[in-house]
Amino acid sequence: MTMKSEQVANALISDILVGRYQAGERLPSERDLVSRFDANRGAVREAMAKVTQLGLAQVQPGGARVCARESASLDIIGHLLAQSELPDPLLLDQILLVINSLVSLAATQVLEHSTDDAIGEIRQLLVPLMRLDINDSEHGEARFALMHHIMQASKNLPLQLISRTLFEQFAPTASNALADFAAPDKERYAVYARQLDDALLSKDVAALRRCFSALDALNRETMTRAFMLAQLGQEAAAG
Amino acid sequence: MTMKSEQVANALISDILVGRYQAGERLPSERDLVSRFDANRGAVREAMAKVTQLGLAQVQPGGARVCARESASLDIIGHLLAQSELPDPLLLDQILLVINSLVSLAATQVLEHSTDDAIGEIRQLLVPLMRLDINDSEHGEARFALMHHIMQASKNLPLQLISRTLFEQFAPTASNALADFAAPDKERYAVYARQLDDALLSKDVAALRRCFSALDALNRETMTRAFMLAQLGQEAAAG
DNA sequence: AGGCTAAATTGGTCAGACCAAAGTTGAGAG
DNA sequence: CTCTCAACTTTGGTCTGACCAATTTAGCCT
Repeated sequence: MTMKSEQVANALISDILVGRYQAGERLPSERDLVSRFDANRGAVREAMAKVTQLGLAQVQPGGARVCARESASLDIIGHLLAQSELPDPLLLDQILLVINSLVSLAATQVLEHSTDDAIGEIRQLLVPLMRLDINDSEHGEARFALMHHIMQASKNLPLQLISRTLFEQFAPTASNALADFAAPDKERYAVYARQLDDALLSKDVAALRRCFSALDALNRETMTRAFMLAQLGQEAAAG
Repeated sequence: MTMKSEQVANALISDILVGRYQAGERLPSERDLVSRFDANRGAVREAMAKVTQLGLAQVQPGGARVCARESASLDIIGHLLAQSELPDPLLLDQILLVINSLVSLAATQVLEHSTDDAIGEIRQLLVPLMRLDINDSEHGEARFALMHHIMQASKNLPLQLISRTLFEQFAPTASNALADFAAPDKERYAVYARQLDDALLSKDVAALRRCFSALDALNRETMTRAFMLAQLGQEAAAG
């Protein structure tokens, strides 16, 4: 039920990301793509516009050339994660590293510039993470909601945009490919949640940063474990 | 010499960002835009595709609706900065805050995962910042090059993508509207550069973070001062 | 006034055409 | 044989006009 231009765009993006077209190489002409995808040139053109805007290609009269993924937009991350059935664990770890760092920054901003009410809302989101009797799925959602709320409460537009972009592209993977295998260490999360609560209450920025540093490590451990379990499950299903 | 679809897209983006179309409001139909911009419907459609991909509008059969800027892509920052002659100083400060935080993260990653050669390259970029006899323009370029190089050396793809996006959108403003008014405190920069050099040499992560924290404050001071001077100059030219 | 149907509007797609700027090819000069 | 430059082809950018399906809107009937 997707649009034709979207189909063509996704196919092209996938071809580029998987390396079928090397960086610097010339992309097929619009008229070639028309016959290849059995689409109208207008649809192909809109697809090319998407690829261009993703920073994966540069178009000029005479031909379009593929760009290196390092010079692309942040929005390619979702495509990279969805490229294979199981996402690249290294990329997952990198994303978590950036997200956690930015959440720490956002929380610092909240502590310094926001009202006690805003801090209270965050503390409220900390409550479910102190419990040990919620299931893994709810625990994951609670972690997600906490980070998302802190980001949006930061009043820093670039921070909000980056976090939303990352979360939106990360969420499908986290909730589809890895959700069934996430086994968070709820006891450690509870400990850090209480420390974070104290730091928020006493407005101790240094303690806050320490908490997020610890949470960073824990989040990445959780994700790594979930990936390994998912990989085992996949191999078992294949063999 | 820009493309027609680009002109239409920029006009629409500007209209949305400036608040001419409120969030949730219906955008004019494609056929209306055709007559308004004297363009072909294909061009208008490509423009709408750009606006859509920027996250500024959602299109459905029946009509397109404007989205809030908080739910847009990171790529709108450049348009926001270029909206008026002088960029929003609050947004500038927010961008610098995020960039500096990410540079600190990237540098930490380099220190932990890169070779001594990579660290040596960064130290090399630190040399011009220790000098007091370079002009303001070169000093700005040296700071820019340092941050950019650290980001790209981090081997963290999301980090690279975010930093490149932010830098590319920030650079035009910094080099056009504010470059002539930047008066960096070279002595303080030199002090921090030496501290940073030591931290890199001794691979002291804690010291590294302290240095970047100090550099963050200094960078934002420099930018704030440049903005105020630019504003004074603009008012003088107007009055 | 409320709900339902029909008409008008709108986005998505398609076909074919023209232009200007790239890229490609070939012929001629050295 | 090589190099240069012209013409030729390909390619992207734009335009016109048309059709379909989904949505919106208007009007009608109850």
